[in-house]
Amino acid sequence: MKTIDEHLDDPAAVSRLLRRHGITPTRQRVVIARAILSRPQHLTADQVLQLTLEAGDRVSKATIYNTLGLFSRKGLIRELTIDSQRAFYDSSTHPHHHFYDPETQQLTDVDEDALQLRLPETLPDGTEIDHVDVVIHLRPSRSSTG
Amino acid sequence: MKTIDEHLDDPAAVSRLLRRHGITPTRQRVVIARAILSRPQHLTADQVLQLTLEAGDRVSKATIYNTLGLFSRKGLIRELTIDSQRAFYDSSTHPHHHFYDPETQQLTDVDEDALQLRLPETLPDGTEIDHVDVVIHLRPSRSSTG
DNA sequence: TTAATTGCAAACATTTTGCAGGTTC
DNA sequence: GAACCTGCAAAATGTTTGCAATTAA
Repeated sequence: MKTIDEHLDDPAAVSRLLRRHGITPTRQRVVIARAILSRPQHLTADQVLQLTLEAGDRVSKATIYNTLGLFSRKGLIRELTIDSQRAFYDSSTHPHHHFYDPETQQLTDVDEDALQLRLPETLPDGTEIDHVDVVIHLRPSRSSTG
Repeated sequence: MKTIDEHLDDPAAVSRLLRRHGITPTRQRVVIARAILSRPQHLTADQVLQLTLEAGDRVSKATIYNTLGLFSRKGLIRELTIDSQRAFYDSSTHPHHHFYDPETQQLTDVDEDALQLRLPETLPDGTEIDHVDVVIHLRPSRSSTG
């Protein structure tokens, strides 16, 4: 659905991308989409706000939050729950898992082939699987400096 | 380390349990420990507060939060990050994974044998695995009523 | 009796909401 | 021009902190 090779420098292309996801393009939404989708990354709402400011485009905090929620619902990005305190937004929407280093608060993708998961066949009644999150929480290794 | 068969009705036994985990027993801590450890369950801080109130023991909200944090650090309970908005505390500390139903906000344990996980051999430099959380997010099944 | 713990209220951080004004199609 | 979107400020969580009073050893 999402075309990665789209020229994100071109606002018209970003508008088309949004439209293809059922999102009405507005100046703010294009700014936010360009900030997030420019490369594979994991960002908090506040980091997205900073990126838009650095790009010279003012977007209010409320619009950042509302837009990130909209993009997630529409499948343009993925909301990750790793830290109780803040949400992360992932510009990669294909199924994949994460390392989390609480020291640096950095998220890293786990290589697709490196992790194998066999899911339960039996689920609670009346439910099906929406998605699965695997988070490998890291700590400094005993032998490492620190 | 944690003895499950301990008589949690007996405050003296709970005090011993706390001490064994390096926690100085106080009235409030015993009240909170009894509320959580009485059975396998997943509770939010607010639910723990309700339980202590129902038991007729007043504990302040600040003490609930501080004590849940202390118990987690000492390995008496486990803090789970499932929902960005609130933390869950699990009375079972052995490694196991969870189903999460966002409709009901209910957590359920995944049967140990039902899920198989092969972890990556290569980790980011200078780190080792602290723990792994697998959360299977559910949704109502298409065929179900609702 | 000394150090640790508690309760309260205030502070904090993140996210949501109400509404007036502005934008899109 | 009708419906939708934005910005601001205020509200709504959930959680932490400062400090005086209380409790544990």
